[in-house]
Amino acid sequence: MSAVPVESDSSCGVRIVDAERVAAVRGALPEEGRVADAAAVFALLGDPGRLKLLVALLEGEMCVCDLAAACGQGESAVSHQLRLLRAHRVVISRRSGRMAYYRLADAHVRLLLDVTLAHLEHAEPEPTTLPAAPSTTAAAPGGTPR
Amino acid sequence: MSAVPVESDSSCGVRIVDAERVAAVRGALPEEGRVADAAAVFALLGDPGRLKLLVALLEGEMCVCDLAAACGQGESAVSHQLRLLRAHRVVISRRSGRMAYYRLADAHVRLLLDVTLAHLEHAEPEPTTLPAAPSTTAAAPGGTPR
DNA sequence: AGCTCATCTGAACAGGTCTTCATACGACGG
DNA sequence: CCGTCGTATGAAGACCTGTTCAGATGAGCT
Repeated sequence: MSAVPVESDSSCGVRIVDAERVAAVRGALPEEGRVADAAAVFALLGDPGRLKLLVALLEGEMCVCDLAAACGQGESAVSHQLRLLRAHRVVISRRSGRMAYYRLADAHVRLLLDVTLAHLEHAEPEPTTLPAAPSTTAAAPGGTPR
Repeated sequence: MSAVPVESDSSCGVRIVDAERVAAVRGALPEEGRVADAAAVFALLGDPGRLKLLVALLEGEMCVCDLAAACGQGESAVSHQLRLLRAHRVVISRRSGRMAYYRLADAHVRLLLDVTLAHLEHAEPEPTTLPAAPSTTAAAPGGTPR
């Protein structure tokens, strides 16, 4: 669970080649909870619908129906997603009468969005294809990172 | 681009409050494909197992079995995940004999990981809990709970 | 008060994702 | 050449996620 004393478990069913490396990485990895936390945020950004909502909110706060119209989604679906996002403190809501205005609440997420949008600018469409063999591009660009 | 002539579709079943805003956001949103692309990358980072693998790879290339040992996952599972990551050009593999060494291939992802790790440093555990979990921590640890 | 509007909520279904088991491939060692 | 090792792959299963439909809540208007 926590401080596993880096047993070079050659007895366990796990094969290890570079024990030092494994130990080092184990020490460098954040705790389980932190990783799960970060993964949860990434997972929230991992849905196209939610991602569009958040990008829309980059420009400022909006109400649910406008958000739905701008992103081409059903209002109920948007409400559900906003609920999720709010639960994770990614957005916050302000109520004005019967309207609810949402805005980004997390600077970290805003940074992630900015970085990603900037990346999308000068990057050709990625090959979102799966098991395509990278035959032609097999040769690595070179450079030993270590 | 996809010049949807911003019909203030009052005829459609969608209600709009601030038509200008909606139009502006529509224009500012990246194309569908781009959003889907970015979401796909975020989704890849959204799994705790994969996220750990990628964080481990931040330190340099590793083989499958070491990766599995360091991250506490089955080797088969790791192989599957690496396959996914490779398909999206997030990692690349180098073969040396019967070993396969993986390394980060995408500078964008590396940046996202760095930003997130830095954020984890000086940030108290987020309330990764959903709406229903007031539990003992009913009184929020401080800040703006609601 | 009664009605409409904007949003929220719950349940159910469809679809996808992740893990595991079993097996296949290619590479090394004897 | 044959056995073993590291990895890759396929299929099956459990699990989770996202959308939709229906109804509920609360605020404003006549």
